This record gives sequence, C-alpha cells and structure tokens, in this order.
Amino acid sequence: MTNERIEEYLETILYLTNKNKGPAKTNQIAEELKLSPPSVTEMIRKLFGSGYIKYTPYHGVTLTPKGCTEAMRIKRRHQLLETFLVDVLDLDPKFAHAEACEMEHSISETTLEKMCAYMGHPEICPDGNPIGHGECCPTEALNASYRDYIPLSELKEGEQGTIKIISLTREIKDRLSSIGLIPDQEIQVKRKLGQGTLSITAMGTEVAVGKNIASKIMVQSHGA
Amino acid sequence: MTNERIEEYLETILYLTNKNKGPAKTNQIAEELKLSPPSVTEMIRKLFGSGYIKYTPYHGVTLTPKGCTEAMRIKRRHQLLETFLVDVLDLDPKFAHAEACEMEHSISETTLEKMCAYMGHPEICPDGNPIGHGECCPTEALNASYRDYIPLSELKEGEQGTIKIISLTREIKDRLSSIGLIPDQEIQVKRKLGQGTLSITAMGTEVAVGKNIASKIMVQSHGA
DNA sequence: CTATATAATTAGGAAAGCCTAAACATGTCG
DNA sequence: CGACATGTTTAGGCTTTCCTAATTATATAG
Repeated sequence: MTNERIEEYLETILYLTNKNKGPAKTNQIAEELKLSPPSVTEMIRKLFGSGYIKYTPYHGVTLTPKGCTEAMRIKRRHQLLETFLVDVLDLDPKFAHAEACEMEHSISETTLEKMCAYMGHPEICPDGNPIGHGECCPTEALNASYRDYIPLSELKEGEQGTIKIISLTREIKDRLSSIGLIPDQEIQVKRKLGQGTLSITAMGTEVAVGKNIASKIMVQSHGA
Repeated sequence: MTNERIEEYLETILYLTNKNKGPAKTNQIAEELKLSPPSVTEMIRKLFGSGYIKYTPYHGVTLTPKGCTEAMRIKRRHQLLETFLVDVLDLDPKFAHAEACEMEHSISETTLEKMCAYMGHPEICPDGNPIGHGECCPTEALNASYRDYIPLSELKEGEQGTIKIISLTREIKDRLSSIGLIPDQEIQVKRKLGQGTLSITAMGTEVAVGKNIASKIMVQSHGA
C-alpha cells in the first residue's frame, strides 16, 4: 500500500503531466508541493525504484501504468470526498477541496464506497469534472469533458441547458422536485437576479431558484 | 497545533488514566500503541516538555489541564466521527471505530461541526457512551453514565425503556416515526424474534422493529 | 560555437519517530 | 535485609523526508 507522501507526489505528477501534456518537471513538482527541488529529486528516485514513474534525469517524469492507476485511484477518492463534503455536508467548495486533500489519504475504501452509495453514485464533482473510476492514464476524451457540466448558477441569461442531477443527495433531490425540477429536464434561464439566484422556465412554467441550490444543480449548457 | 502522533499519545493516556484511575505506565502506553517502551519514554519527555503531561520517571504519566483539554477534544472528534460513520454511512460499528481512529487526525473542526449539525447534534455514541464537549478531565459522573443508553435490540423480553433518538439522522428519524416511534416515548418489549428483531408496544400499540433499526435506537432501560 | 542563465542533481546534514540491547530502578518474597 | 523479577530508561542506530549550499547539465542568445 502506498503511503501518504507517495500518494501526494503521484497525484501531483498526474495533475502536471495532464496540464503539460508532457513530462512533469522537478521544479514544477517542487513548487506544487512547496518543497525544495532536491527533495523532489530524491523522491523521484524512490518512485522510479518502485516502478511508479518513468524518469530521465534532467528531463522530467511521467507515470507508468502502475503509477497512473494508483494516481487515478487517489484522484477518485479526492473527488468523491469533495463531492460528499459539498453536497452532503454543505461545505464551501474551496474549503472542501483543501479538506479532501487532507482526508483522501486516511479514509478507507469501504467508507468511501459507503459515501458514494449514500450520494447515489455521483458521476461529476462539484467543480464540474467527471469523477474517475480508477481507469489508467486519462484519455483525451476524459479531459475534453472537463467543464462539460457547470452549475446552474453559472448559466447566462437566455441560455438553455439540460439538468444533470447526478451528484446530489436525496435531500437536495427532494428539494429540487418540490420546486418542479427533475433530471434531464430542459430549462432556459429567464433572468438572473444576482448572487446566483435566478428565474428559469422548466416545462413551460417559470420557477425561481435560490442561490444555494442553483450552485448545486449541474447542467449541460446548450448555449443561448 | 498538535500533530498526529502527539494526538495519538494523548488519547491513549486519557484512556489509560481513566481506566487505571491513576497514572498511565510506560509499558501500558507502549502496548496500547504497539510501540517499544523506549519509544514511549522518548515521546513522554517531549509531551512533558510541551506541558501536556505530568511525569515522574519510573512512576507514570497523568494529563495536565492543557493535555486533558487536548485529549478530550480528540476524543470528541473520534466519537462524532464514529457516530457519523455508523448512523449516517451505516458502517459496521467495529470498523467505524478503527476508521474513526484514522480520520480523527485529519478532519477539520469545520467539517466536524457540519457532520455534527447534519446528525442533529447527537449526544451519545453508537457504543452508548456520551459524547464529550471538550471539558477538562472527565469526572466520575461522566464515567458513571457509561452505558446508560443501550441499543433497543439489546433490551430483554418484557423489559421497559424510554427511547432516546439523540444520535440519529433525519433519514432514520423518518423511518422511525413512520413506524410510530418518537423520542422520549415509553416502550416495552413484547417478544424477541431473534437477531435483534423484536416486537414492542409503544403508546399501547404493538410495533415490529427490524434488526438494523433496532440496533440504532438508543434507549434508557427501566428494567422489567 | 561559446557564454550564460536556468534547471537539476550531488553532498552533507537535521528532525521526528521508531528500534534493539544493555543498564538501571523498584517492589516483593524469602 | 538482600536478591531477583519486572518495569523503565540510557545508548546508539536506522529510516524517512525534508533542508541549504555547491556543483553539474542543458538550452539559448549572441
């Protein structure tokens, strides 16, 4: 089982190789993790020795299939935790992200699965990114779907979309259906009333949607 | 802020001084934490240096007010987490205890409070112990109330009790009231149907209560 | 093609926690 | 009272992960 520090490095390397569309550099990793470059070089050697990364001195690092599988596993934990913290416990998204970073290393697979089940197996994160399933090396397609889903509160006036209530708890689903909104429903934004509060048409009827809930309903935009 | 290892030691010392009704011995701590005695001696010196414990070489350790406050804070986190894992996520109580041990060090105060609120500010743990509030050095009274509350599933045939649904989630409260059970209600066990399933009378009417839910309803027993 | 800026690595060392083996206290039993 | 079993501490060492300072490799601009 990988330990906490190794997990942190692998996660960062996954993030950077995706961002770079190429190897992660020593200095980048150091900056990301707020460490000195020599510390990173040292750990790189260790990760290489354990078969998690490919590594050419002076040229940077990419994940091996083994390392990528591990990194994706951690990313999934992070995303599920983040989703749970935001959707169930109603934490501030930014705070939830930081908290998930802390918790993702100590939570067990069992507990994570229970959380996942409790939320109804969400497929997207509060930040709009799809939640992985441990598959190896994220494909272009997966990356392309980034931000496919956005919170309802971010739709512009006049814009249309489809509701995707994939990641919400029973509680929020209930509140939603009580105001007449259901998954896969076509909606159009009428007016933005400020601070995320808006007035939309759904199935021909006009509905007001409050700030808190609007930021939690993920929609797929179809433009104006 | 205390670190993870210090928290673990303080928690153990609180547990042992309570159990001993006297100082915690080096070997006890070592055994509890599965460490060698010299490692414990070393950490004891550190804790003493930071003012968390009183320490006389060869005689053992007690908590100072500072140490006790800290230990109680950690104990509360542990208990709240354990309650959350059992009552909300439906984890096996034994597993939840172990998991809480891992998570209690990384979860933030903010998240913990959100969990607490989500559960409706529970006052007892799934194990029947009262959840502390960070008060210093547990009193006799606090210890005396251990196991005042037991799961409904443990009431014997013919025994009476009062329902204390202090630590349950909305979900379970709903399931409860749907079968006609409410907090502070007087009940009497009619028959035990095996495996925790039982038939009880509440407000004059007979109700069947299933295994899962019976083990989560805490009651104060009044005897047969 | 060389001088130089930038990036990465080596060298050497520190702190935290852990270990084993050996020395040392303490309380008890004859 | 003294010897011994038990429990505790000292001595010395190991691993992990981090650091700074100095060195070396690479890429680029003139």
